[in-house]
Amino acid sequence: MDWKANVSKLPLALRAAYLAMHRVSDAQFAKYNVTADQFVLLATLDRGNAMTQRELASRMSSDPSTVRAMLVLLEKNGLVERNIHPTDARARTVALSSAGKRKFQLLWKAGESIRDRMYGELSVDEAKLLIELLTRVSESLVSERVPATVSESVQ
Amino acid sequence: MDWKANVSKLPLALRAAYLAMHRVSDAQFAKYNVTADQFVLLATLDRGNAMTQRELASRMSSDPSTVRAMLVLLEKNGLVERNIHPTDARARTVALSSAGKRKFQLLWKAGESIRDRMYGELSVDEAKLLIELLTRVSESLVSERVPATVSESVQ
DNA sequence: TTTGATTCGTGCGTGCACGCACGGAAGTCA
DNA sequence: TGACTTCCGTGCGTGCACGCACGAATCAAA
Repeated sequence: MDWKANVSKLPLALRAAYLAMHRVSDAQFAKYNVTADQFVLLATLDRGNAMTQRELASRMSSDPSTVRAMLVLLEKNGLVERNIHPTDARARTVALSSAGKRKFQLLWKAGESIRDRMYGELSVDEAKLLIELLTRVSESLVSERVPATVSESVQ
Repeated sequence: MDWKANVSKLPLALRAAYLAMHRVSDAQFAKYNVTADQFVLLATLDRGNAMTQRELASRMSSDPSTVRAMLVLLEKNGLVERNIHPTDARARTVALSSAGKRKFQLLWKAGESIRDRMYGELSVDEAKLLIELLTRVSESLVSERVPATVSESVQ
């Protein structure tokens, strides 16, 4: 009854790695009154400014609903600006404020030690490979709405 | 100014992969009124029963405070039992209830399709390597309380 | 056009991610 | 046998992870 342990390894290793990264990042960025996820959002805006909320959510692999809540906070803190879309009255465009741009420069430097630690244990080839494997795993899961298999129906 | 994009790839790929896995798992297990993280907790209990809350938290790479909240819910749902520790009056032992054991058997099967999708894109060697690389990254971050570098001090 | 299906953002509810502070028990050392 | 330190669990607060339902605007046909 121990094949479970082996086949569980990949999900657990993925979970452990992500949570560790998130924890360390949160602790580091907390010195600047910013969360790890807010950093991801700001970084996404840093290049590719003035996109819609949904576009932003898609690029950072998050839920539009989650992104909205984050934007409300970040806007209150003056790091982000939301304006009406020029052609689509439903959408709003999101952009870094000037304060947000300055803040992000600081945050980027603050995050350097974490990136160094992550890449430090890996050779260049290993890092490339890891990124590629993670991407493949992601894509295998993001299946475009495969309708539930019959055998998966709940009884 | 585009080296940022490259050096950000690993963190973003890790984030994307974990969130994708979590989303898909949550959706799948929701059919059984269980969350993805509850599944991880139950799986951790499934082998290695009757450990303390802290031990449980450690094994599933979670925070003891988080685990406690989850246990309160799971206990209310009758999947888990908490008893006093035989020798340590501070601690409590956690174990699967019989209902919890039965539920987990179902959940394990329900998760099979997700595991298959993840492993499906990888050869046996690639899967092994991915797990090892993820483990190395985790360990590089779990640094046993390295005191903050002087250059990292906030001004 | 008017109908109908999509898409954007909002608002709400639940659960998980923590950190932090508190009280009580355990272990240490004088 | 006190006094100190460490460790376990609890309780509270904040932010992120969603899903779902709603209103409004857009777009596609009819």
